[in-house]
Amino acid sequence: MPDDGNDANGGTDPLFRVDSPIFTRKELLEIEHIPNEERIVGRDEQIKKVANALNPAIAGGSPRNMIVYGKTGTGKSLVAKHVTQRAKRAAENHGTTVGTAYIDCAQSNTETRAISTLATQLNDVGETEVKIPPTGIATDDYYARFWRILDARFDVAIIILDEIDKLGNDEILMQLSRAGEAGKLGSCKIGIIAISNKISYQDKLEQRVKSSLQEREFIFPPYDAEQLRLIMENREDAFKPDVLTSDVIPLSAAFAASEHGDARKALDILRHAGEIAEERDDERVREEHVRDARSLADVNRFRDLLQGQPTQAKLTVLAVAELTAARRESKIESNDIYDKYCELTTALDVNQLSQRRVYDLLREQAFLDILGQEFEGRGRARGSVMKFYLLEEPETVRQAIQRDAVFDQMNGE
DNA sequence: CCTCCACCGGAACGAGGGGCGC
DNA sequence: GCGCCCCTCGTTCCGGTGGAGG
Repeated sequence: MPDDGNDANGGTDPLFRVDSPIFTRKELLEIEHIPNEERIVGRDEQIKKVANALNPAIAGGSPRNMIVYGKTGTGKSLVAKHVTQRAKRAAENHGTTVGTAYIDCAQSNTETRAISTLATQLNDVGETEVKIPPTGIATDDYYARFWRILDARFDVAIIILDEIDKLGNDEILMQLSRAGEAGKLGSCKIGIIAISNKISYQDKLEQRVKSSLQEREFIFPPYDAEQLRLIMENREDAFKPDVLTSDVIPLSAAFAASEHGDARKALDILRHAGEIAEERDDERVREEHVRDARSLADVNRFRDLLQGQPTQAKLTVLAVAELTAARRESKIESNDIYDKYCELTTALDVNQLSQRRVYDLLREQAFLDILGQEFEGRGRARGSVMKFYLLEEPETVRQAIQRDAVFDQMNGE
């Protein structure tokens, strides 16, 4: 992309510009960007452990299954992808063919979708003559085709299941971990890397799957401020030289470290700071930009979370927001939320759902970290109540929610 | 001590919608 | 086009639980 500034014969309109005064390679600040190995910071030990578990695969043996825990932005996916790629290359030098697949269970969130995307990723129609329709066939059929593909193409398959707690049921784990013993597979071996950001996930696992997944269990700790600083410095060439003032990176690191040690957040703050500087026609990124970027990052994150939610789910969250604004107590009993919810639905003239359903919606919002959840009492007895609360300011929540078309008439009032 | 009663949460079920293979 | 398959949203029903109140 040529960027000679306001070159007239390029038809450049000064209102729009291709060249940025701040960024050179902005894509380096995307979390999806996989840095090459010398840029992976502070995860040496984790890389070694994962590699160790995969080691048997190099010579064509069974890799150990593992489950990786850690909060968002602690490098779980990064390390998993990185090590599997290296394992694949190392195996090739030994004449072993290794297939690798990565699925995000938040997107492929049912058994059928997950196995379907797995099969598609590892397939090569020219080689196997197996067709994988994206949908429409029975789940068993997907499995059957999947096993055929594996045996036809690979000695070992390493499968990364990211955000595995978002998966509806464990059946696919069961199938994958038992494929060899059940005689579904001939020669191919399977290794599973399961990734979850909720440690409580293991409680939900069925015993039969648990034993095979927990062969290896790793916990990724949050990054400390020093490591976050290094991560950002490694990607500093996303910016033009000398654009960052000296306190920008340390301050971003300190902000991100004070929350969860989340590298994604750190990079978001840094990127937003650059964008804010750009908008304000500043030549350099300064401390004040970082401070503004921090709150912007929070609001954006919450808006993104709510974006995909159906209207009914937003209504339940709105009910919590209204009650929080009206009371002192921030933790609201599920019954009160339902009453408020009913008020809202009649006021807006939308369909009113049953209490049972609303309760499920609330729990789902809590699972997605849109709401907080707290159980009071013991068992399921009378007197024990489930309470929900906001994780943001009521006003932020209201604004984010009222983008839904249904709420237009509310703004008219 | 016993019996309600209110609440959580699992499960079964169905409607409506969409896709594939033959 | 028909029969089969899957997904999402929702409802109804009910078992377990343990504090309140006789």
